[in-house]
Amino acid sequence: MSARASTIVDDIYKALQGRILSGALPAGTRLPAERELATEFHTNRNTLREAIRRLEQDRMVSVRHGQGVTVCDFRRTGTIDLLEPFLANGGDATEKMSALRDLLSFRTMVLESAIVLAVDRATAADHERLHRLTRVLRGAFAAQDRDALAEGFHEWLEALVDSSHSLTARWAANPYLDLNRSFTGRFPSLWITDEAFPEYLEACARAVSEQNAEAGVAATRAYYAKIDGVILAAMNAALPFMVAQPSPESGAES
Amino acid sequence: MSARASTIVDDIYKALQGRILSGALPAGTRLPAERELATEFHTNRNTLREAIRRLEQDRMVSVRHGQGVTVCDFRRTGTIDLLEPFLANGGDATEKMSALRDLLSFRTMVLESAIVLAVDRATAADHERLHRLTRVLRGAFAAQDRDALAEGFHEWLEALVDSSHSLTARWAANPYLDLNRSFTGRFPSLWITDEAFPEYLEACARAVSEQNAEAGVAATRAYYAKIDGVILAAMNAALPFMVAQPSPESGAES
DNA sequence: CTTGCAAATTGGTTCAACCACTCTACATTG
DNA sequence: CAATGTAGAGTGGTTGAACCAATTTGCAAG
Repeated sequence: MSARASTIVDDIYKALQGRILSGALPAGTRLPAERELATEFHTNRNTLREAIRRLEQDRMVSVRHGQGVTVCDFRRTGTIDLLEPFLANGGDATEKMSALRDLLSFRTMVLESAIVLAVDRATAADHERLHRLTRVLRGAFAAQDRDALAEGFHEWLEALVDSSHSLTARWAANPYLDLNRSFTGRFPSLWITDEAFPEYLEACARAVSEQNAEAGVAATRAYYAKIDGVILAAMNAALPFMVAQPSPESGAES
Repeated sequence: MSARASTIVDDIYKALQGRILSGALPAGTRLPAERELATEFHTNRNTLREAIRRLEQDRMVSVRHGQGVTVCDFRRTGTIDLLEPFLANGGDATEKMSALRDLLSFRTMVLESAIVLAVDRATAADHERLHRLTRVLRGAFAAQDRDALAEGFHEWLEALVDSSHSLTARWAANPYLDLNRSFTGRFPSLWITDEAFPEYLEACARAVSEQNAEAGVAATRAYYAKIDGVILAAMNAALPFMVAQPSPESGAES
């Protein structure tokens, strides 16, 4: 279903992204000319350009006709999408943990907003879907089935966001849902560490059905206040292993 | 300073984006082959590919080797960055206004979060910067200088987000700051419609200095609760004029 | 009807050349 | 000598053609 073959563009993109996020290419640095970089990465200009344009769309570099490619200050210009690669490539562990801590609180806030909207707008079909997924997750939790929990929780979050019937909520939540999916893929055990998990899902689904926004927000806030400490501790231990392996074409041999 | 020359890639990107956002190319539609599209847009494959890859990075299309380019369901896969082009190209006015209404509440929430963090982490230099910008904006408000208000308010928001000393807050806020900048550029008069504006800035800067998170959040919530109605009314009137002019290479003549 | 292979279709990559924008250095001019 | 204009070098922007590789399609063999 997934398992996209990694392309040359992808490799170059990640290599350059890593150099920038790690600080090897600080803000303001001017990259070598496209022709030079293409040679360095053993490829041609068109392929290299695609990687550069991707960095440009991420606002990690700024490209100007006749003037070259300049590294941007990603700490100022980035978006949430940079968080995962930053955790993998960033330099200072303290900075990474701090970013992660704040991320968890933003994630909670976005979910709370989705709940508030869902309480008002969810349909009977949404209620049914949320409760069905909650039951499925209860079963997976009882069976300690990590894969089913990871996949099921993602579907549950999707259902919650869908219930808000809000384009904005969906679009605001997507970066956080992606991060959730990425993390559950790497550390599936995190989602069964706390016995409060099924209770939280139940309370949340019930709050939406009963149109009780305060209960849903309170349950969400309470659950994540409890679980985020566990997540941070696990991440603190896992961060050293999140380092992406360097691309084979790191251009060091010529 | 800005006024980037529009490139061919940019034109094609916007043309295809418009077709997708307007519903002319619904989700699941398969785009013509790259060679065909290049002909249609009177360009070559490499240039056209750059536009396609940009759409792919926006998750508006999905590209698979040997299989072609498929239009994604942007309502499900998009991010906040799509909101501005969606408002310009989207089909249903009701849906656009609804997205805009929710956007305003998410924007308020992100600002509240930034304030809460800033209250804990702002330095003396941050306090000074916020108060200085507040004074400048007071002057611009008194003079009814729309350009100075627009630019100054953006700087003020930047200062607030910087005061949070949080990578995550900065990255979470950036899409909303961009939207703010875009809208103030189009409708500068919106920011001087309410006399409460200078008071709000003052209250917010003071709350940060005095480490009174509740006061900052309350002021923000109150101000935007008051002003968002005005903004929505103005946008409702302006939406018909936000339609982007169609690209000259819309490929209708062959 | 099922299976397997070959052709057609499509995106992925490469190459070589030329166009257009920006900066720099130097010559010109006052 | 200072200001100015201009030519060149260096950079990204665009082009067209060719070939590689993944996928689908459809025909042929069993």
